[in-house]
Amino acid sequence: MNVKRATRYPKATEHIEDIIKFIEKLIEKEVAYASKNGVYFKVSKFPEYGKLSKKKIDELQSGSRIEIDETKKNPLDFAVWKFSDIEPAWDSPWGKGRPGWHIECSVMSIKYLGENFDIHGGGRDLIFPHHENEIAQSESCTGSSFAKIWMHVGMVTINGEKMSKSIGNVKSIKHVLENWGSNVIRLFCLSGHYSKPIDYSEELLKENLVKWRQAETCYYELIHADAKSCEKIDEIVNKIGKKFDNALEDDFNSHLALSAFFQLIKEGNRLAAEEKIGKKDAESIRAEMERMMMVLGLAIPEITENEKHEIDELIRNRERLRKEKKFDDADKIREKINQMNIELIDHKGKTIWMKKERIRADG
RNA sequence: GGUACUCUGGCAGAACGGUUAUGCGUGAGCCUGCAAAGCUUAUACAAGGGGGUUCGACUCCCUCGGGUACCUCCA
Repeated sequence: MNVKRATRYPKATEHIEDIIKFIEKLIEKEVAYASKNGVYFKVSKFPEYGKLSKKKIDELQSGSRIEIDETKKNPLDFAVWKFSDIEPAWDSPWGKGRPGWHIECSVMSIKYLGENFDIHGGGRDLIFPHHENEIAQSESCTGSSFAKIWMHVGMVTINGEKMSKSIGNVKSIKHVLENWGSNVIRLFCLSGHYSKPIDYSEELLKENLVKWRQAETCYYELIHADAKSCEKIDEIVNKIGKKFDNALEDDFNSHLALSAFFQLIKEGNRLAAEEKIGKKDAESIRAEMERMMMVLGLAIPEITENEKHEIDELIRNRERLRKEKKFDDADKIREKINQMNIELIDHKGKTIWMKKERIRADG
């Protein structure tokens, strides 16, 4: 998917000791207590509880419908350590068991990012209780504020419903990736704001494939550009680039950024169609285009020198045949080239080619 | 039931209180040996309903309604 690796991939199971230390600290501060079933965090000791999800403590209590665990002092209290003999389980000063669901996130993020860090991400559905509880236990433990900014992403839905295993409407990434490729998926995901839900549909994927083809076309048009006349392109490129940056800086307005990206592509294709683009201009557009693609995680498929030579050779043959009006033979060559996933673009005086990403669903 | 988010033209999706978003789609044209791709151009009553505030509201307030998500130990 062209996703960059993170610096670290910590695992909860490798941090049991840290977790235990963290809990000890909580108990020391008397914000957590051990009971029959586990160690619990005392929500009443954290007055700001509910600040993230904008819930009120008293409303929560009245809304609780699930059976109450009598061993807790307050129904809202949540586990930081849960007793269990079933493996996997670890020994702790309070008894054998395993960490509560929220604790390892607090422990590991504080360990690697510090007591206060900038951005905490996660799905919208985790705001409550998970993130709320993370805040409570972390801030209680460190005494300082946890994440500065919370970025919550919207769910992927299908037919307006959340994709979930229980409904059985899941499309695996592998499946979609094999059918559509990473670029199309990325365009699709970026077409909406990250915080809003996005509805999966083949039609939308298809729409984004069309757009991706435009980008590919533009890219190769620029590579092959060699017209003489020039327009003042730098100014336009800069303007679009700025629009792109501004959009992203404004809370990742990716759709707006994409519209700038496609504006650039349109510009490139337009000039190419009018054969008004010189090498130098093409370079400056291409540089900006590549910059944007890097930011967006898009990538034009690579092409080898060998492939290039082969294609050039085939095109030369085809040109000859076309001049001789042997169109049937020329079309055969075109067909052959197409099978290599190369598409020919006939211009007035010349034929150029572009490599297309292979998209299985594009049948 | 509670809370949050959301409701924009056929579809997707932006925007400062006052200007055409943009893209896809669709129609027409250009280019081409034919295609494909690309380009040009045209196309939308747009604002969930109803009230208000305002000289003016998609943008602010109220209200009603629809949708989605979450509502305590599975990570």
